[in-house]
Amino acid sequence: MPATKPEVRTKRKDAAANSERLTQAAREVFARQGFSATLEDIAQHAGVGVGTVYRNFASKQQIIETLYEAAIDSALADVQAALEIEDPWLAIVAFFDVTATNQARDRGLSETLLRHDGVGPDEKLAEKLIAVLSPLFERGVKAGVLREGVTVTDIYPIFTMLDNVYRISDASPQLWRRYLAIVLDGLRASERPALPVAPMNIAEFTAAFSSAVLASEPN
Amino acid sequence: MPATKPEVRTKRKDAAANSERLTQAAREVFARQGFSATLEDIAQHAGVGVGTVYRNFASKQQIIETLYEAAIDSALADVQAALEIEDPWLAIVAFFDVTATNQARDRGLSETLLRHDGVGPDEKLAEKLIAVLSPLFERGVKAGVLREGVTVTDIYPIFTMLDNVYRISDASPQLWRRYLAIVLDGLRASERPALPVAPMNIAEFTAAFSSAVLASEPN
DNA sequence: TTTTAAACGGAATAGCTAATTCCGCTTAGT
DNA sequence: ACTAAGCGGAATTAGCTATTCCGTTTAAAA
Repeated sequence: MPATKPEVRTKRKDAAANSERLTQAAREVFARQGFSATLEDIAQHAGVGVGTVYRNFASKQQIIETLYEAAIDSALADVQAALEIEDPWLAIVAFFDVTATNQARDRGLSETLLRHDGVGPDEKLAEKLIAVLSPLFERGVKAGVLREGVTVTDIYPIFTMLDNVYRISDASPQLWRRYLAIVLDGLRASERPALPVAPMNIAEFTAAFSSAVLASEPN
Repeated sequence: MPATKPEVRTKRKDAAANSERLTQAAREVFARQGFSATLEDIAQHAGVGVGTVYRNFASKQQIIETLYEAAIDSALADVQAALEIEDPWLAIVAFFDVTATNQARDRGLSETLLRHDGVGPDEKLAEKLIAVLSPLFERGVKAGVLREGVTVTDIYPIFTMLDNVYRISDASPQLWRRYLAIVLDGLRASERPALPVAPMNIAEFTAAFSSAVLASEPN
């Protein structure tokens, strides 16, 4: 029995398909429910049993790491794009807009970046963000479009605030834009445009306040 | 043995003292840690065993209800006071300020009013708030101090946003004031005062972003 | 077709956290 | 001293979900 020709049995194609499905299912489920989602949820969404999850990933943690390392890179690329905008104010708006959009779309992403429970991203990323974004903010202040005193570090509290709004946007998926607009206006040095998106109506307010679970579309 | 003179053995005074302590401990612990705090935590804070907690309260849920029914009433009273301010803008500022202050001081209170998990306050309260606060907002818009389009229902998303900031205010307990100021400016129709409170410095940002657990004083 | 190991489903297990119960020991009050 | 109210805190429940296991199914090689 020569050890030379390894005779690698080709991977069964149903298995390959399941693997695909699972990755996609994980993406979708984490995006919608965040990391509190169960592996059972993911398996179900993929139409397989939990056992199959473990034939493709070592653990829940590993799925998350794999998925969100890529997601963070992708998000950073979007930020880079915004930074290339010339107009100081528009660049800032674009930065907040694209970042908030990504986080609103993917709850796993915002948990990855904003969790308050001691499992956040490492300091490398924090430093990188500071380095990349400082110029944006400093330029904004210098150009007189950003209010005096606003700094890069304001982004953490601001995105933290927005994070909570994505979650109550069941009724109106874009509701967060209204509050982002309000915050941006509070950061800006001058004029005042109209608010985008309508506020909640009384029924929506009551439902949200009373924590009624509103029906919500996949997106 | 006549059933007339009930001969009520007076409550042991150490027991009475413990009862006091427990209530106070529960107040403090829930205020600082929210409802995820353990009965063990509370017992410890009061310097007694868990058993004693159950000799004073039927369940954790009951402690919460008892405590926060009163807390809500108290908070509403503060709101009423703000509503009596004549200046339309100052009244609005006072409303947000006093409410945020209360919620920042007591995490249990903000959880009671803002939880996203289907256990929120009942609709009665929502309706009451709408009724009481609508005039405040309508007057603000009419007086030209509140931006066109702002309505009562905006309070829910706004306090929801602020809620997340209280939690990252370990470094600087008043940090949330900075973001409340930004939001208020975004709501206002005109001028722009300086921002209160300094933003995070780089170290604080990095620590917060990386979820490092910062040491924090009781208040 | 038959054969066989890769894959599978999903029940069972393992771990963890925290509420609630229990009971032998203490101690205030008589 | 006596005694029942009180107490501490270990033990018990319970809920929840990650992870493991194993008998069964099935793609694909023979």
